[in-house]
Parts: sequence; C-alpha cells; structure tokens
Amino acid sequence: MTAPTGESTWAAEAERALSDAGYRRGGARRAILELLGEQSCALSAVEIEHALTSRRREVSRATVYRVMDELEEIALVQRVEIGQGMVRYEPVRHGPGHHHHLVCDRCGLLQPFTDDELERTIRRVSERLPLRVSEHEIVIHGACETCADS
Amino acid sequence: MTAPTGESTWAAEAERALSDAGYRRGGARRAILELLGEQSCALSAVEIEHALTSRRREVSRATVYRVMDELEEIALVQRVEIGQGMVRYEPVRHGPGHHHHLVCDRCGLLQPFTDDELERTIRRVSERLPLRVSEHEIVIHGACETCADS
DNA sequence: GTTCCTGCAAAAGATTTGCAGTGAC
DNA sequence: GTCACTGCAAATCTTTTGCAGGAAC
Repeated sequence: MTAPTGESTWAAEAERALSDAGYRRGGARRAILELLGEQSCALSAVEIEHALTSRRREVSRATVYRVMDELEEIALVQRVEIGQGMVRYEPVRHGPGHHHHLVCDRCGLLQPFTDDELERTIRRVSERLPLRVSEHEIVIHGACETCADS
Repeated sequence: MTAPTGESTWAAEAERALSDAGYRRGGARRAILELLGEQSCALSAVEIEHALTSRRREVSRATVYRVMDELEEIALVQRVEIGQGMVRYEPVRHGPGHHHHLVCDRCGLLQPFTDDELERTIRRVSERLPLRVSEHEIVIHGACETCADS
C-alpha cells in the first residue's frame, strides 16, 4: 500500500538534518515529518493540516507553513505548483522516489510519473544553462483517461 | 528591442480567435492582447495591470483576471507558476517562441530558455503517458550567475 | 434593445506575521 | 533560565464574485 523504500528513512534523515541545522524538535514538526515521509506525492498545506487532524495530532496551519518553510530552506521538501491556486510540498528524495507530475486540467487529478530518458536529458541540459541548477520540475497538463473519454 | 517575429501576429490571431469564439471586442481586452503580444516571457496579473497603467490605458485588475481566464480557456495563453506566490501568464506560441523557465531562487530572476533535445524528449515521453497531453511546463530552479558568485 | 464587457467594491482563499504561552535543552 | 516552537488571531496578498452602468452588435 505504501512504497517499499525510502519511507521511514526520509523522516529520520530529515529529523537529523534539522537538528544538524540547529533546530529543536517539537511535537508538531515531528508529526509533519512523519506524515511527509509516508507520502509519495505532493500535499498542500491544507491537506497536511487535515491529514494530521484525522490522525488526532492537530497542528495549526500557521505552523504547517512555518515548518514547510524551514524544510524547504534546507532542501528537504520541494515546492510544487500545479495550478489549483495553492502550493504543494513534497519530500525531496534523490534517486528512487524522484518524479514529476501529470495534472488533469478538467478534474484536477494529480499523478506522479517518472522517465529515465527525460531525467538524463534534463541533467544534460542543466549543464549548459546559465544557472547553478538545484532542482527541476516538470508538469504535464492534459485530460486524464476518465475525462478524455467523457 | 522586441523580438523579430510572431508579435503583432499573435495579438491579431488572438483577436480573431476570440471573435470566432463569440466574444465581443472591448477596449480593455484589446489593450491586454496588445501588451501580451509584445511579451516574450510570462507576466503576472499585477504586472499586466501596472504595465497598462504606465501606458495610460488603465484596466481594472478584475478585468485582467477575467480576460486571462478567457484567453486560457481557448488556449491563447498558458498559466505558468514559478513559486513567487502568484500565477503568471504567457502567450502561447507554437513553434518559435515556445520556451521554458529558469528561476533564481535567491533573487527571483526569471529567464526563458529553449532546448530542442528537451522538446523532442518531452514529446516522446508524452506519447506514453496515461493522459491526453495538451501542454507541458518545465521550471528549473537554481542560483543565477550573479547570485551564485556572491 | 439585448447581451456582453468593465470597473468598483466586497468576498473568499491562501499565506504570513505578531504576540504570548509552553516546551526543549 | 533561556530561547526555540507552537497556536491563535489579525493582517496581507492574490484571485474571485456581485452588481450596476456603458459599449458592442
């Protein structure tokens, strides 16, 4: 039901990175890290808040935003914007777990996808750009199978 | 000072497409089309409003949003989100003019870039996705030359 | 004359900030 | 005990909506 690798690992790794960066470990932050570690795709701040509430570990929305800022700062999560008027965040995993997004413009369905050829090309292109590249993000828009049929 | 091709063309083409789609032509809409036709990269709603104001052709912000919605609807502009907490819009040009974006995460500099190899790869990948693809968007993040040096 | 286009003002959301209390070290 | 972490409430900013007057057809 959940992806086989890189899960509990990510949360642990993130917690270590945070403490290395001088942050203390409060309960809200840990709850957020645990939740994120289990995700395989991007969540919005509101979704994070709701997911935590339904686990009976409520966290204020302001705190969600603050924690996400910290995590983004040290590159543990990446901001992903896919056109629903809000930002989504997802854990950064190098190697397996790295993926991009397909968005159905009709129903809003969000699906991850990966492609090795595309990754290689992006990496090659990155080397010739006037930018010290840290991340890339690819969003493909269209109509999902369900919507395309109807 | 402006790009050599596809300029006045785009605005004219857009106006025709709109009228074909049954829209009437009001002054505000035309002013926005003209402005967009001259752009080579993405603008936010606020930037559009300001640019028009400084040309002495003020347009209400609500109208900017409404017109951008119409234009997006008939695929004359594409929404681009690059992480400054707001949406940007850019004229869709097929063939020359199509490009992607580099964003400096430190200073916010936005630069267009193109790469044929990348386009070919994306097109190939698109064919094997479970989605009837209409558009793609690639954003590369990093530090621009100025910021990377400092 | 009818229907669409616009501007203005108010509303709705998402995100950020200020402040005070609690908890980690 | 000090300073970071968190929640709450208020503020800010972007985007959307309702409504009324004016313009296009």
